[in-house]
Amino acid sequence: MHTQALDLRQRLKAAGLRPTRQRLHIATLLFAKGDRHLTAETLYAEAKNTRYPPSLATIYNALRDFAACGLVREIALYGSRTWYDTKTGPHFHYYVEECDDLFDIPEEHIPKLNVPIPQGMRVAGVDVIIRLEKTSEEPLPLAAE
Amino acid sequence: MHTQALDLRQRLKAAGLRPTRQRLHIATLLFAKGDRHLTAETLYAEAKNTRYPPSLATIYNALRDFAACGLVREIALYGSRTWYDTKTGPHFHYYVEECDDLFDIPEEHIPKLNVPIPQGMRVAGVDVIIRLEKTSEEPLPLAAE
DNA sequence: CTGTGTGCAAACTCTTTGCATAAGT
DNA sequence: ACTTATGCAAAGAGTTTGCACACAG
Repeated sequence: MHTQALDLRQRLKAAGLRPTRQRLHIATLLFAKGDRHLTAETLYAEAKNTRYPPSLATIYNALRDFAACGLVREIALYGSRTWYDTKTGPHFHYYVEECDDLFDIPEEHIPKLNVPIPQGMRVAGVDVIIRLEKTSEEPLPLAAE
Repeated sequence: MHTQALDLRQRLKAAGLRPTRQRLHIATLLFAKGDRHLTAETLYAEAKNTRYPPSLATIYNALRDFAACGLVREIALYGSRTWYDTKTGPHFHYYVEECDDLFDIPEEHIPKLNVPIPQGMRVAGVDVIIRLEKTSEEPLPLAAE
């Protein structure tokens, strides 16, 4: 745990955020499982299972601060909840409304967008959401249930 | 006004929505000015200047219903407000956070996205947002102010 | 007439904030 | 010590809903 904890401490410092107990805890939850998409509530639910769960407000604040520093990335999406992505590089998403599921478009299929940029502006980010719908009910793998 | 009013009545009917006084009023505001991007509050502000403004709740409900019927299109965006677009065909957007401004990417520059669609799914919609930032303050056209 | 839509206000969801306390440097 | 973050609860924005009344078919 130690090298990772140190690493997170460094990352927070480098981003200009004081590496507090709670922020380290939150960062650990965030980054321990590889790339993920989550909302504040999702993360709070996870944190609740740990020994010293941070408050919900602290999770909201931490995610906002992390996003402002580029440690995570906010995702443009329909609806009222804010989604965050621990993968910050350029990549796009599928979104399945029915299951409120968000997942990456595979790296090799990231389209190259080639649009003109208006005078005096620069691109701060690009979001692509492909909204999906199930065409039919799943062919239930197991009969019953 | 009459042919247009009749047209709207037909469009609502065709969409399966009862063409009530308020919905017709709202549809008129929506579609009278060509393609636009707006939120419920924007539209409510406009409606307030008219003789019989619908209530805010009715505007929210109408926009939600219109979107469900494909008369307008919901836009995926950061933040908590829902934006609607009266242009329903495929096209993408620039978004300038600083001025909360949303505008179309010109038709001829709409990129063709060519990504694989997972088994048993179909594309319900595609949203592309190019988030822009000003690189510098505007070179004020007129000296003073 | 019958059922759906409207208006209002209250409820709800998601997120931020104020203030006293705790913790980082 | 000094400053910034935390926790809680309360406020805030945006949106939806319950209920009585109005209106379209």
